[in-house]
Amino acid sequence: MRLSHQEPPANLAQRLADSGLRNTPQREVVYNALLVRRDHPTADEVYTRVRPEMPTISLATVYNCLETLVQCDLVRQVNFERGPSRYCANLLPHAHFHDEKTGATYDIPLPPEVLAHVRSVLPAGYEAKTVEITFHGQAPIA
Amino acid sequence: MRLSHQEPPANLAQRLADSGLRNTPQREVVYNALLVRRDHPTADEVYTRVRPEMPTISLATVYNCLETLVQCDLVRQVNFERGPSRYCANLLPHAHFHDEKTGATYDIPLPPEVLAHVRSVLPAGYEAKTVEITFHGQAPIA
DNA sequence: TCAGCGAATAAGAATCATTCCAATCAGCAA
DNA sequence: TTGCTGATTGGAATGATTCTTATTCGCTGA
Ligand SMILES: [Mn+2]
Ligand SMILES: [Mn+2]
Ligand SMILES: [Zn+2]
Ligand SMILES: [Zn+2]
Repeated sequence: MRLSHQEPPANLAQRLADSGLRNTPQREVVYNALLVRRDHPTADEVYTRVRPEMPTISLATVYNCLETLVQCDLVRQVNFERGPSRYCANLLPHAHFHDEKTGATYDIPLPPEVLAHVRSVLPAGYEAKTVEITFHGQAPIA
Repeated sequence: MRLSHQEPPANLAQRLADSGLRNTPQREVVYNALLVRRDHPTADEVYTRVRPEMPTISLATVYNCLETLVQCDLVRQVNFERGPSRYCANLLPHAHFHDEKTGATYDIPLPPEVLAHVRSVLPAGYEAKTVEITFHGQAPIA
């Protein structure tokens, strides 16, 4: 697998250990599913993708693993519309582009200065830990 | 009531007519609930607020009315986390600040040039109809 | 004014994503 | 080995929303 994303090599086992959590085959297989196909799948889609490799895993466990990965800051939970949560393993600062025709979601890299400009709209006293930016519209046909 | 928001006077009856929809007491009372208290209530909260004035309205109708108002572009449906949708009658360009401690959501005005800067991150071919920006963190105590 | 018609509402059932629960299970330590 | 604790399972429960169906309403044309 060639990583087209330039990211720090976030090691699952390490991050789990740091959080005082155990590494398990289920957590590995769920995390890997998010790494190999970065199309922001739902929990149920992850479940479907992971079952061929681990047929005994339960949907509840997929939910548990995803929650754990989010807690460890290895995965972002994405909610920009009604409907199931989606999960994203891209740790670089990025916005989401939601294609209203196809339903697909794309990552749009966010330069630091844009992020800074956005944060500058906050009045004094507002302390933002995170900023989420989502576009809705039509993505290129290609 | 003094409108602290400087907005075009979006007339409900007019907008409904424009969309070929009928004005009804239910739609008026639901829309009014969003105008008088702009704290991004859920459908259920709107239901609770509206019942004293119209005890026979049903929750299903509240959902229907909210959907209609969203369709008419009089109301924004806001989803930035799991959980019930919230509704916002502020038509001016603004971001949302979600206070993680209190759960409250505040409107943050968005200057056009910031919006333009954000849109500039889109690669060629991406046509964004709307941009949503949400901050998560801690709002001032006051 | 009134009948007819489609739109809108009301009440409750159904759906769907998620969470909860209770019973195993697994890895490590005594 | 045995215990302990965290993790996994399968199924039940929950909560928000949507759907269905009957009823009511509002407008238009006679
Ligand atoms: Mn969409
Ligand atoms: Mn929150
Ligand atoms: Zn992403
Ligand atoms: Zn708002």
